[in-house]
Amino acid sequence: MAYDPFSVERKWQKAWEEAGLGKAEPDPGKPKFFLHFAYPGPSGFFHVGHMRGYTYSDVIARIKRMQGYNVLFPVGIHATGNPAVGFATKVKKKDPVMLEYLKENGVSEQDIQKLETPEGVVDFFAEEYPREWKSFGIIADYGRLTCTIWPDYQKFIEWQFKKLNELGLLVQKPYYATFCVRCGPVAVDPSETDISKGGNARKEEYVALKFKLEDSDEYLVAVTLRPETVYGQTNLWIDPEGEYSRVRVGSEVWVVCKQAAEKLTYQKDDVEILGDVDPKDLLGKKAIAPGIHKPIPILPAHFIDLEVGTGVVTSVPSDAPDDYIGLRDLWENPSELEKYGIDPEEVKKIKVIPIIKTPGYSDTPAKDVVEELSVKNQFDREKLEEAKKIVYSKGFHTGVMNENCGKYAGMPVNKAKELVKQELIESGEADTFWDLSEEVVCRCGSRVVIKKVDDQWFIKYSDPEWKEKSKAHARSMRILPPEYYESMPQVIDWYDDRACTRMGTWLGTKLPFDQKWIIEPISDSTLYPVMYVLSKYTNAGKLKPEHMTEELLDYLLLGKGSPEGHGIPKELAEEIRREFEYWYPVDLNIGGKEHKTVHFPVYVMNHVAVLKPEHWPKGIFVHWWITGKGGKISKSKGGASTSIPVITKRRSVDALRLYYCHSASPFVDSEFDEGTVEQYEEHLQKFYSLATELYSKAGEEEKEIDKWLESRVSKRIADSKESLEEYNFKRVLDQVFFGSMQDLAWYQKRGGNNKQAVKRALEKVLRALCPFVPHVCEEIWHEIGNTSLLSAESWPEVTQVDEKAIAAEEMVQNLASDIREIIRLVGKKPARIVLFVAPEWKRIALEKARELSPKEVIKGLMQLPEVREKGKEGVKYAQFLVKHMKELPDTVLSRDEEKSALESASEYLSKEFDAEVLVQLAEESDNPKAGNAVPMKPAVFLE
RNA sequence: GCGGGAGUUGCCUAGCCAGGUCAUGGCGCAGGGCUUAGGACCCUGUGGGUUAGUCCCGUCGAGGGUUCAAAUCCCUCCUCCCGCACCA
Repeated sequence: MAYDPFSVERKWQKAWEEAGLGKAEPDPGKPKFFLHFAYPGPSGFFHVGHMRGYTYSDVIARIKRMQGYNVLFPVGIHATGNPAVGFATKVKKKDPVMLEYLKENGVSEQDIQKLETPEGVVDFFAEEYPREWKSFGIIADYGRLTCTIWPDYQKFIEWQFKKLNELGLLVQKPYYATFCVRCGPVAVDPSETDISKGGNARKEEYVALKFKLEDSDEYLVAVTLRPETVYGQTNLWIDPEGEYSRVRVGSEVWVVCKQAAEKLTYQKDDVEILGDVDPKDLLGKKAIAPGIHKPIPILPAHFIDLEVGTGVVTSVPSDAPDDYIGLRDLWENPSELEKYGIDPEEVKKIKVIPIIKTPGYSDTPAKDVVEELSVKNQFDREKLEEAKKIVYSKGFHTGVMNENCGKYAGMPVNKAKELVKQELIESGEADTFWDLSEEVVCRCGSRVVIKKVDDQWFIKYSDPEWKEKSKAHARSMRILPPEYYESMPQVIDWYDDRACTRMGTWLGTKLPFDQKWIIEPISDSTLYPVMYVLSKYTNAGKLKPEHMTEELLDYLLLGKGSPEGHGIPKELAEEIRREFEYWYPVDLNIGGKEHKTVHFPVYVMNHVAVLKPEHWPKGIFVHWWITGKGGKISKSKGGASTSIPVITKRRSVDALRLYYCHSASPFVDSEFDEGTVEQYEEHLQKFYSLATELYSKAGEEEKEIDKWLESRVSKRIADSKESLEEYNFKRVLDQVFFGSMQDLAWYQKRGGNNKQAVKRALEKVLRALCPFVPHVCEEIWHEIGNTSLLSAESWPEVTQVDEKAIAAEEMVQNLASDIREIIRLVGKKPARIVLFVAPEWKRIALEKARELSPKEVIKGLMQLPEVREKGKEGVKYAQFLVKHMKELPDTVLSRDEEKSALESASEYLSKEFDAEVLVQLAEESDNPKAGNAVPMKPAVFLE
């Protein structure tokens, strides 16, 4: 009978829910296990990538549950931040890709309307996500669902920030934020929720070099990321077609491009735009270069990007391809200079000043690379970009400052950079300037700039004492994979203060003591497993947001103060406190690799800061991604075909779960391949039919092989124990799923036919397999006559394993393959197969050899009378043993046991090879092949 | 740059931390079985050689080294991927 996963899966999901298997209540009599995954934000339907981690979580939860733990496995929604806002905006704008996506996932017209507001999006997915989890067979405590923008959660976040503040871990200081000149703060990130252009822009801190004009007190200001190259400056570049402004910055007057002038007003304190400057009036004049204190000429160039920087560029032709090519263009085409009344002869006199010695290049690498790539002129942008990359990375990493660099001569470039920067700023010859690496435009169409915010709130992750405590705790945690365990202390070290609030429009909790700020999404998701204890009470209406005062939460979470006087019954407060102490700490937090430097470090640190040591987390499990073709799965790249509501209509959930657990290690990225899922589906079909048919057709007949079956599957389960503890699901499944399937097939092939034996073996396998592919296991469990829910049953007990029976069957299997090999080589079908059982003395020798080191074997064996009396034959066998030391069988049967095992297998062999099978003792035959017999590997003679 | 990950046989993947019994499993391909046929399924093979099986040679990005023994440990190099913060 064929197995229909779709109806079966729904049936059992319903049964599990009705039985309340996921509902977690404290039970002091049972050990507890608290695990959760990094909760998702409402950015769309789940796709096959999300479900990887959720499946692992469920597998672990199920295993722990079956192993007798009281498991708390709750779920939540991370609604804070941009995603819901961005989602709603697209729906409201009737973005065609979005509407198509919603339709493909089966959203009704009516529901689409609800998705036009961020709150609507959150509400929708707060219902949708649990549905999708359930459709994947995930047994969680859905009654504890929490959401980061619900009032109870917000109360909890307020509490957390009050605690951080009390501990002195919140600080205010200036910050350079991305800012739309019209709408205020915006997020610049690849999702481009707030912006319409420039999602990949990076915020960079430049050094602004000040060049005093020779004939005035004003400064031309150029920005650079390579301040150490000031020693090679030969001239300044400005764009003759650009618009420039005079700007008063404090007591100085700067000349920069118009765009930069505006930017300055946002990031410097005392700035005033004074008026326009015609660049043509500046061309040909000279200005004093900082660092080298020499006048250099101002020349025209056409490669300047006025959107980035100040529109003024200092020229270092030795190490900047743009600058070199700019000069070369002027040398070759003096008419450009005459246009602006500049004497070409003056420009011809400019000499490139070598400043950096880079291995593999001359002292003017820019020239080398420009010529190597044969860059035509300054408009050859593509090649120039490449040249820039080569020169910069080589120069920066391997270069050394040369004798033209004053006191920095001999210093590696990467070291000189910081020192030169400091010196220039301290002497007042330079300043800092923040800019975005490319143009960024807000959704409203206005420009996005960097604005200095004076009172930005930070979480002080730089605090050394906090770091040390966190690192020490991280070392005591169980963190998988091991490489991440090793790097966690480094990651914590690398962590700097994190801006934890923002202004502007997105979802989140207001900072309790400074209401103009909204707490940022990563920062409100650090201590949140606590909410999974409280949400049981808030969702039931027993604990209301207004009860969740600082004092009550202090009592519940820190044990401070009294259970009384909080507006809820004392008994309830005590109950919640007890429940918190029961479940906490978190045993395992599961998340994707993107959280290695995002969520997990702050998760550890916030627990360490706020909660008592006995409540600090114990484990982290990081898994890698399921990727689409050529990278991350996204909605725009045909994401709908891999979204969960769609794919579960087509593929069985167990097959997908098996795919996650078996196709690759959790610790590598894996490209999603539906064909492979289909294969797994077929394996499951096969498993189902093999198991059910074997059971339904079996009779009462008892055979040797019955004992073998139960032993064999028990051994598999026992052998996979270690892999299970390491969450190496692939290895577990190799044994328990694929291995057991082979065993069942072998049992059938060998004529096994006993209902009770099949049932006993199957039950063991199903118990061990249920966490991975629960639906099909549950179905078979009932088909073989059980009425309980398998998912609520216990992990299989491993009965004693009959090693001899296992060894005997392995011998038969190997023998069959040997016979096959010989037939292949001979090329003809035998009528008769004679098997010779190795004599007892070879067994004695083998056991003895096992105890000896390879060098002693021959000598040691020849001391045995049983071997010595065999003469040459004995030596030959001893040599054989030496050679095969590593592959000797673990279990060796006696001669008679082996003979009887072969005899009982002769019926099978005879059928398999369509030949008469005869078993003889080697010593009783004078057939020349008989001498080849070794224990557990009979000699074979075909005729 | 800083931090992290990875290069395996036609393809995907396992093995690497704890060196030897081992290049694993799947896909694809080939042969056979079953079938009216096709598919599915089952068996066998799939680097090369091989005298009837325990054999020989080759192979885990490249090159060195350690070792009786290296995909695995060490060094150098090459290539690819990811994150770098108010973004989940």
